[in-house]
Formats: sequence, C-alpha cells, structure tokens
Amino acid sequence: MARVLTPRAEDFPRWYQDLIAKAELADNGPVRGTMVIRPAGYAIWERMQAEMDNRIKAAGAENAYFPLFIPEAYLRREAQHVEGFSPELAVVTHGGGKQLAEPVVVRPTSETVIGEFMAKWIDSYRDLPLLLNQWANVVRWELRPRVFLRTSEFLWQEGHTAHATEADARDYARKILHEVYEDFMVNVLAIPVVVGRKTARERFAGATNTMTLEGMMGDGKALQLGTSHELGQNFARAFDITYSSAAGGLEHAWTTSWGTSTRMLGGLIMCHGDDNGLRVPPRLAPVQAYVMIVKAGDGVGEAAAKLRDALRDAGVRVALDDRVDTPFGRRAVDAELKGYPVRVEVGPRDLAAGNAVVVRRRDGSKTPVPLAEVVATVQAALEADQQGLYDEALAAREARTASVGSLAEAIEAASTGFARVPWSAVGPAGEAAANAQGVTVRCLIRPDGSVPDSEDEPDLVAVLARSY
RNA sequence: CGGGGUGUGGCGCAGCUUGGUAGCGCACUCGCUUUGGGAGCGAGGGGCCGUGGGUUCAAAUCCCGCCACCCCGACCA
Repeated sequence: MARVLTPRAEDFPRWYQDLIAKAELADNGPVRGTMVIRPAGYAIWERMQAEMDNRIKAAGAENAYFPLFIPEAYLRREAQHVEGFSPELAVVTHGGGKQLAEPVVVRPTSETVIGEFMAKWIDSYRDLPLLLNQWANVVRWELRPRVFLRTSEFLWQEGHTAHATEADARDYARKILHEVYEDFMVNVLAIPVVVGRKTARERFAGATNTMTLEGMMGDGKALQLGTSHELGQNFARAFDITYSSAAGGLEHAWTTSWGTSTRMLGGLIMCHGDDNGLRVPPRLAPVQAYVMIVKAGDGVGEAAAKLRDALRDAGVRVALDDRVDTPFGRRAVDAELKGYPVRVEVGPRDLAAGNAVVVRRRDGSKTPVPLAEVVATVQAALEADQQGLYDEALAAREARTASVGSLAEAIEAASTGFARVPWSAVGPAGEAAANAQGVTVRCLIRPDGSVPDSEDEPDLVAVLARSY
C-alpha cells in the first residue's frame, strides 16, 4: 500500500528534494514558506506551462506583462479586494535608500494594475473583448504556508479579460474553466476535478462569481487547482474601464480573471506520487521514455541509440542514459524518483535475445520486448498509463466520496474525503458550522455535475471536504 | 494571535533524566574492488551543541530570559 502523501515535509520521502526544495534562506529567516524549484521539477512545470499556454491562446487570450510593484492606493479602489488581500500583502516601504512617500505592494494578484491599463486601452466596444494573460510570480504573505501548496511566493498564470456584456464575460469565464483548465487537468495532469461554483463565503475578493476546480489528494483532502472569476463591473467601476457602445452610450466593461499556479506541481505529487517517487502522466512528462544502457557490451550502445532515435522519430520525448560508469541501480532508482513513465532497458543479456525490457513506472511491470516492437509497445504503454493514472485517481476519489442527506453526516464524511449533500441541507448557516469544524464547502454543483449560475438554484449539491 | 513541539557537522538523529568539553546514519574527499536495482572495504575532512545570562571546579546536559523554526487552528491559487 502506497504511503499517503501530505504537504508536511516529513511525510514526503526524500525524493521530493530532487524536484522541489523548501527555500531555507538566512538560517530559516523571515522569508518563510517559499520554495525552490529544481531543474527536474522545473522541467515538469515548463511542460505544464506549455500545455496551458497553448490552451489559453486557443481560447483567444494573448500574453502580456505588467509590473511587480503596485501602488497601495490601487488596491484600495475596490473595497472588497483590499479587504481580502490586506492581511497578506508584502509592502515595500523603502527604495533607493530612502523611505517612499507612498508604499508599494508586491502584487498578490494583478486585477488592479491591469485594470488601470485596461482603462487606458479600451475606448470603444470595438476594443472588446480584451483578453490578456500573464505568466508571473506573485506574493501573498500567508499566515500559514504549506509546502508546495501555499507558498508565500508562487509562479502562476493570471488571465484578465474585459467584455462588453455580462453574458460575454460569463461565457468567457466558463470557457476558460472548462476548455482550458478542466481539459488540462483531466487530459494532461490526469487528475479528476470537481468543477463547481464557490459559495458567497468562499468567493474571491471583489468577484461576483468564483468558479473552481477541486482535486482530491491521496489523503482525501481537497485542493483547489484553479479558479475562474466573474468580476461583474466591480473593477471596471473602480478603475474606470469604460467604452462607447454601438448605441453611442458610455458603458462600464465586465471583467473576469482566472488563474492556475505551481500549486499544480504539488497536486501532481500528492495525487499520483507513491513510495518510489513521482509518477508523471505521459502527456505531461518532459521525458516520456528513458532508454537506459544497463551495462556496456558489444553493440549495446548502438542498439540503445537506435531505439532512442526510433522513439524520437515516432514523436516520443526520449532521453538516453549511457552513464555506464554509474551503477545501474542508482540510475534506475533515480528514473523512478523523477517519474519517467516508461524505461527501456538495454543490456548484453537482452540484446543477446534480441530484446529490450520495457518498464512501466505506473505499475512497475517489466516486459521483454523484441527490439523491432519497442516503439509500438512504448507508445501503447504511454497511452494506457495516461488513462490508467486518471482512472486510478478517479477510483480513489470515488471510494472516498459519500453522498449524504444531512449536514452532520456531511461533516462526518468529510473527515475522510468528499461529502455530497443537498445545498438546501447546509446553507450559509450550515456552512459556518462546518467551517467551525475544519470542513469547508468546496463548491456547489448541479445534480448533473454542471456549474450553477447561482447558489439559489434548486436541487444544488454541495461538496464538502477538508482542505489544506 | 491561541494551543503543542523542536533547536546538536550539509541532511536526519542519539546524547540531556543521573553535569566531566560530542557520537551515529546519510552525504562529502582519497584509494582499491565493484557496476543487470540506491555498492563493499580501508583511510580522511567537517560541529564555539540557536542565543544571552546564571549555578558549578566543570554545562549540549541544571535554572531564567530571548530568538527561530515546525505542527494544529484562523487567512488563501
């Protein structure tokens, strides 16, 4: 039975250090809860970025970049926004050796600066929609950081859009939610997600509607993996984002924002990792097939190189390990830690039989395969294991999900996983009661699993769980 | 901020109760042998025991203060 991973450093086997390290600065000084992403981990993040970026662009948004420092006054323009973020701001009071007249904050998110520029850039309905995205780091001085999942500084993408109508904004926020985020999480990360609407209590500071994608980690806790907000006209009013409509009137735009972060790296580890290290879904993996020369011998190097080339030509992301002076066990274990989906081992013994051994990370299976069939076998394994990881995670989630009828039962069930309970049996009062016991309403969904337009719709289902 | 805990080579720990100036595993360096699942043997290097004070002939160990970090809770991608 695989160990259940939680975001406590001591619960992570040593292997996570190969991917991500806690940033221990100045002898555990005041910059707490930050992390260092090592090359092996960053390679995975780069693949996440690439896959996400493709989807974001397919949804019509363009990348841009905005300042790291934001005048504190900007935040104050949206009352709920500043109230929500004030406690966790990093504030810069000095610059160039002098105290600043007005402090600036390190961005905790960029609605405000981007709103400022949207106001300058939008004049006419013809300028809409304005669809922007930025890849950047942000800082939130969290009261309680959690390794991997809630670090003070994190890398993310934040999308910000402005639309002429509420309906456009609504549709776009949902398009991102499903076509970008859900598609990526399900089909690339192989993590099943519950996609729903946040309650008013859980809503983003300044939003009129917050939607979320909730994954379940190995210990049954929920992790918000991404979010998409409708901001109504709140920020448009605060930053004067107006446009001339076709009818000639001056209207406030409707804006959205949406984000996903390096938290997904933590989610990946805790959803798919096992005692031997990470298991990276093939579609995400920077290295999908790792060809290893087990031991030097006649023709072994050539055979391995040929396999590497054949796999590469077949479109597989492949790396060759020919470090025969390093003990095989070390290299094999290292490949396991990093979660390469498939290893192709070639040594004198295999070659004598005309074979290579195909080892699958997902289940550890080892199969001798004739050299000529390696490419096809690897491709089939990658396909099967992408699906297999998703199916495993889904089965684990279902096994820890209970459908119940009352709040008390839901709180009880949430101690081990997700509880589905009629929202009518919970309500705002029940939500507060659940929170008092460490259980939150992760989101509201319709009986058919779709995302509600309002928390007042009849027959809504609330999903309750503990979270990090 | 409330509750609990911990600070000892780079990392993980023992030693503290019953004071006598530091030890183990991993990692590191060198040599030889190894290399088909995290190698073996031998030889080395590295620590003012978080910090300030007190008790004592003598403090990692006992007493007091301070600091930091971790865990549980409030905040959150």
